[in-house]
Amino acid sequence: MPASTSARADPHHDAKPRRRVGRPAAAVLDQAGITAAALQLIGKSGYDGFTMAALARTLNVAPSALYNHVSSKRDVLVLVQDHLASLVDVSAFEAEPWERAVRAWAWSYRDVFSQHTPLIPVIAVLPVTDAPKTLAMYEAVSAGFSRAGFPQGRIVSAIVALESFIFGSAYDVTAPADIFDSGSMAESTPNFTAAVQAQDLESYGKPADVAFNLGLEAMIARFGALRG
Amino acid sequence: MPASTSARADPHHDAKPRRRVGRPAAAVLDQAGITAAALQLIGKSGYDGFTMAALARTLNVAPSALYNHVSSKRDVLVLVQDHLASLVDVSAFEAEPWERAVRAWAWSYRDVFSQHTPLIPVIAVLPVTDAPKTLAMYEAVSAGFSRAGFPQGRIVSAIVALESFIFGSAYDVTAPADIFDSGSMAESTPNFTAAVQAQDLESYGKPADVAFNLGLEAMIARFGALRG
DNA sequence: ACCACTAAATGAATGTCATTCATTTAGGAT
DNA sequence: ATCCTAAATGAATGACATTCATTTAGTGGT
Repeated sequence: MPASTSARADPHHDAKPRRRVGRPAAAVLDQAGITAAALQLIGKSGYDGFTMAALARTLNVAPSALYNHVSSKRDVLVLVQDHLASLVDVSAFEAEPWERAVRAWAWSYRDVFSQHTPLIPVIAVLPVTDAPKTLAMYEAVSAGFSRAGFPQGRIVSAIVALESFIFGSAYDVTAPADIFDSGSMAESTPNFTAAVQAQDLESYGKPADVAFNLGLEAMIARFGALRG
Repeated sequence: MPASTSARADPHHDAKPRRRVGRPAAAVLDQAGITAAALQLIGKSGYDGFTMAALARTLNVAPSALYNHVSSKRDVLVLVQDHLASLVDVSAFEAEPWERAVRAWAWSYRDVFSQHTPLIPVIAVLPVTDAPKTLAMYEAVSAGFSRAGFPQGRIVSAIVALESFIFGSAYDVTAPADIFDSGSMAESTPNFTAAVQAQDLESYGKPADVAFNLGLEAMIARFGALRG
């Protein structure tokens, strides 16, 4: 058998980075493609499996090629986070009364980011300038608050308070079910242990949802009273 | 000059790991010491400078020695987080009415962890069994809720809601002041831009504090109404 | 006293990453 | 034609966390 001239040495998986050195005729990468691939990779492998090398592999590219389009891994995370912001449903602010709109937005926001909690530390300190779709979300929400007669000077504070609650609650969704099981220390924490048991008996739905509902309705009720 | 027999070769800094191989007469490390050193290191160098090697250096020990007492870096973070929980002020639950107690606890809790936001992802999914001091905090808080006539089945949900809000708000404290500066995109986001400006004019105190106060008072007011 | 066991150190790998750099190539502008 | 810049490759680099073999010191049992 003659050594094959065109076959790859390792026919294990297809789509290996078979591209010769130098600038290709048409660009392979751009930020949109990187974002989409990152999102898909995160969906398949989670944030643990999300490495620059793995991302490059799914794009059929050398890792270093990514750095022609983003300046760091954090940059990729910012792109992903901004894309996710566009998945948050703000449509209710144009069609429904304020209370219902806030409720729909908040649940949607929490649901989107509960699948992406590793992004929360990134979002929380990210200037809105770097995240246009996130900024668009804020615009839709503040327009809704404004239209509902919310006092101008408190709109941002109210949104920040809601958002803080949403981010914190997103973590809860991912927490293990038995996180409050006090185990062998139950005797030394009678009040807490009793409260945990009472909750298990009395509440319907997932605990994270019950808590989110409780806090959200509290904020909606009080904030609603601020409207002129 | 004879070659000195006891002087170290490199007199650059003192306290290098000059200890001969093998088990020392008295143990050098324990979890309490590791926790204290970690806390001090984090205070000095932040979470970026917090590496196992750096921690070992401050303890005058080889990095691998740490693994005789903790099983991972995450383990160290759990120890630190649990220590911080003991710094949260729950004393008001024994001396003050419910509303004031919740208020004092929540502000204290936020202030402690706003300096340690990288721990939040760790805490949020940590079983209480692994964090005895955190469990003690929950016990004090739920005892306070119980004593105040809060319905048993909702105590945990209420605490979780408050805690979620607290964690999210802890991030806000660390956010840059101009995080909401929409910059060149201001024209396309008139409502949000106006709201940001109105806030700057009208509100006193740090924005993060104003937002935290707003959300916290909303929860206290509504939750207070649940008491029997 | 002796011996086996376990605990607690050291120091030398290991392997995984993100990131950088030199090099190569393509296409557009002067 | 020539130059410049953009976009690839592939080969370092440098941090890290973590593991392993080895050494030494007490301890409990015989």
